[in-house]
Amino acid sequence: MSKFRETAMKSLSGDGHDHGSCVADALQRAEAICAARGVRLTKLRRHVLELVWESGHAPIGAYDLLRRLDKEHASAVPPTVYRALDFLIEQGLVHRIESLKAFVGCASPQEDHVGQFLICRNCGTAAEMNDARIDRAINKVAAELGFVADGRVVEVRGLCPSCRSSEA
Amino acid sequence: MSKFRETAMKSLSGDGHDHGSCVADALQRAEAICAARGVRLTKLRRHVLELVWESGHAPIGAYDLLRRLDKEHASAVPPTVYRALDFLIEQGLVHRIESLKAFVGCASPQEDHVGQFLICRNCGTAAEMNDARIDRAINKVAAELGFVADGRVVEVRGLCPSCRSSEA
DNA sequence: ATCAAGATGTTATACTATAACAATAGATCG
DNA sequence: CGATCTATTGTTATAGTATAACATCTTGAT
Repeated sequence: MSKFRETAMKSLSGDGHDHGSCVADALQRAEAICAARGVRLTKLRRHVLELVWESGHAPIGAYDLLRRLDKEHASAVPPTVYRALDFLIEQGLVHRIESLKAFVGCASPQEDHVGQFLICRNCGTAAEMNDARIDRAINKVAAELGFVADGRVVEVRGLCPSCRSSEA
Repeated sequence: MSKFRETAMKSLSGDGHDHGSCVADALQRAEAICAARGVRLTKLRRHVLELVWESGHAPIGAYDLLRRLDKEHASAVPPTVYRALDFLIEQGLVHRIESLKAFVGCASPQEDHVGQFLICRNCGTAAEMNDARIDRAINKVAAELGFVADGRVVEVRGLCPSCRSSEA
């Protein structure tokens, strides 16, 4: 498996990883993190997180989540899903991909990280880089301009290894 | 003036630059670029570009542009401004700031660049970095993962020098 | 059991963006 | 010059994203 897929998956439906356990792992990690922090991963929030992960490793829109959610949750409306997403983002369990208006599960919610993504324009998979070199380069340039950075959006669009080979 | 402001302005209302001529310069450059390319910077497109620049160096939303536009353009509706913005973005004269859903004039429309921004969360000013070191760092990490990058969104939120000193 | 805080339900609406087709204006060629 | 073709703009309608505001319910603490 390519490093890209590994990075996207960190454990690993598409090209062969056991996405079921991938989802299960993410949920278990989330449980642990929320328990440790004394915040409540309620049934609803857990369900939304599960749906985010079940999208594969491709970001999913809030209204897509909503359509899937209300199959088992009749009262679901936009604020239902947005509130859950707000919580999940605040806890670092989910990231919003600005350039896609969509949400994706965080690959490493315990680590300090800033959300740097490689997004394949063919298959939609988003891999989280969180590479310190990129962060350092950004901080350096910002510092040269006297700017104090406290939030970053790094989203790179392109072709992932497997889509590249199947296209060529 | 700080390097940040200089970078934001490149010629140079807020802390002293002649924003009028800043706008005028941008429009003149745009005229020249469009003429050279054989594309039409129509009255409408030019007006939208002017409004973008008149926002200072802070990104402005499409509907804000619309409200300003229809003071002198009675028939303006959303598609009017979105189409003009599409053209301007395509020509590299305007960038969309994904994290703000807003648009800003490009500081250096002739140069090859990719749109890296420092955005002050206090005053809203966006400075375009376009620093090759950041780009190289991103390409390097992407390459290590076998990913071919063809589009980048780099938006850094924080405090610009002058807002930092007036806050502290 | 009561109470306070947090979480969810509910309704309505704001904001962002585009589809689809009609009308008009500019360029090009005979 | 006028026909014609294409790009641009006009117009109407609607899709898609996100939040405000207030009501109700659940949970956990005392």
